[in-house]
Amino acid sequence: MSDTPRRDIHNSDLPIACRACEARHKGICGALKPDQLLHLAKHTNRTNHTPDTELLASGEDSHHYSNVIKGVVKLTKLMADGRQQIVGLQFSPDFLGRPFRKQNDSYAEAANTVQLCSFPRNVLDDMVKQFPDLEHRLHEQALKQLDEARDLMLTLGRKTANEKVATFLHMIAIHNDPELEHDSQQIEFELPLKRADIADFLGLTIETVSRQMTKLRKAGIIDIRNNRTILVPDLEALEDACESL
Amino acid sequence: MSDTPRRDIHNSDLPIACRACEARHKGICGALKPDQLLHLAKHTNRTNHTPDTELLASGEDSHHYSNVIKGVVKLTKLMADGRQQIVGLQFSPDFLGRPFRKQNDSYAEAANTVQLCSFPRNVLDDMVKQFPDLEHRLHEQALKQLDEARDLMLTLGRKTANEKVATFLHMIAIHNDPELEHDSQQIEFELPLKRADIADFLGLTIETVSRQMTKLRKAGIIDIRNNRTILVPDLEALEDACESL
DNA sequence: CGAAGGGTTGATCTCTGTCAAGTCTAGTGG
DNA sequence: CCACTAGACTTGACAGAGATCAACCCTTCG
Repeated sequence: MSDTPRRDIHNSDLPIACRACEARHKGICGALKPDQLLHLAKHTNRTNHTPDTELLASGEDSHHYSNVIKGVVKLTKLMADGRQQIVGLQFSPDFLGRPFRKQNDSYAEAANTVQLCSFPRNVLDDMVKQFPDLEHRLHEQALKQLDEARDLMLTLGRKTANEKVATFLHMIAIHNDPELEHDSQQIEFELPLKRADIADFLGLTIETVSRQMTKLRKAGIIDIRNNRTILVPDLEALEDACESL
Repeated sequence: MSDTPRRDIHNSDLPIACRACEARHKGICGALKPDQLLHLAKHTNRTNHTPDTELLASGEDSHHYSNVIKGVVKLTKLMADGRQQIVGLQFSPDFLGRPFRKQNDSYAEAANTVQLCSFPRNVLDDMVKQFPDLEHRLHEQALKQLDEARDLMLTLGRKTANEKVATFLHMIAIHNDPELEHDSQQIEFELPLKRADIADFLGLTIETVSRQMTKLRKAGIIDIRNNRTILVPDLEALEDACESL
């Protein structure tokens, strides 16, 4: 083992933290070759955050980007009088930050226990200029988030409270297990958000969220194991509830 | 005048349609050098569309992208039972289409009289692979639309009907004249959307939009010259109305 | 002139927000 | 081990913002 970089870089030469990292494959780091990853890894550091910790301030300059390693991050907008709206949720290999602009117009908060892998703005900005593949990945991320945002807009503008809650539960369900077979098998999952966050995500109040959850429970569409654990006996029934006039 | 291409290409050698085109500077074509533009221009054609014409279908494969040259395009999502939500408005030099995916999950419709400059998918896709600058432009477009989508999400989820309508009018006002001085001067503008579209944009009904417009009129915040023409005597007053509990 | 499309206004209903009380659980300290 | 507290969640009673239903006006166009 020498500490001078070698020409032929094997997988074992990847930074330790990167080896088992999801962002390494599906996230933006998937665009990087081992030596580029090594370069970036020199400047990264992992951080853990408890629920409701601020991760990215709105308005002020932000000096770093991050990958979401574990947990769920909520992107929130708020109004002067305290009303607030969650405009996006970021899951595991998602990229956190607004490229090409120092200021964010929403702020990021940990929804549950979150682990980030952060790196300085300028390091990534420089790499983006050099490696078109990296920009392509970021572009794909932006488009994915745009698609999600527009789905949520339909939910916010046109769905009833009941449909909103069903839509949210469905989103979390398929996110937890995207591979799941669609032959009506049951699934159980943890809610990464508490009721207040769900309300801010769906443009409702806590009380209405609670009421619609019990309504879905009484209709047999979900089973509430405990406040944060939901069991869906029949996914199709839940899907129907997302758009049932 | 020869019709063989020359080596040194002056501005006058640009495709005629491109010379006065806004997309040439602020739009995605701004990333292209004259010869690249010439290549693209070989495959473009301009089309005019009357209000409520479908420009881009949802679900089916789409074979072309476009730049919006004139008019306003609405991106709409609709539910099985007919409820619909406008998830985005595209103005003059905006790019229309979903890169890297054949299918759109929303469809595009002309809001007023629209002129497009369209080109085949594969021509642009090939150029994107060759010219990183072009992808950068598209990326910026996507991020801009994401910012706009998130602004609208706050409006949809948390604002009152009155604030929603004020927010919409304000958006159109500053869009029509982004240079306007903020010293309370009055501005007049045309609404590119009819009431039904405004309702679909804001997640309201036609009736509520109408009521809130007259409410704003009676409050002296706007003057309705005719159905489609609005005069704002004091822009700050309108801004206040966008977030007045 | 009549019809159609776009817009306004009124009366009424209903969904969701507001206010308030109460339950459940986890955590703390005696 | 138990009492106490705080936070998250639920449930109920009530009110209000916006939807619905319906009538009507205005302009345009054949």
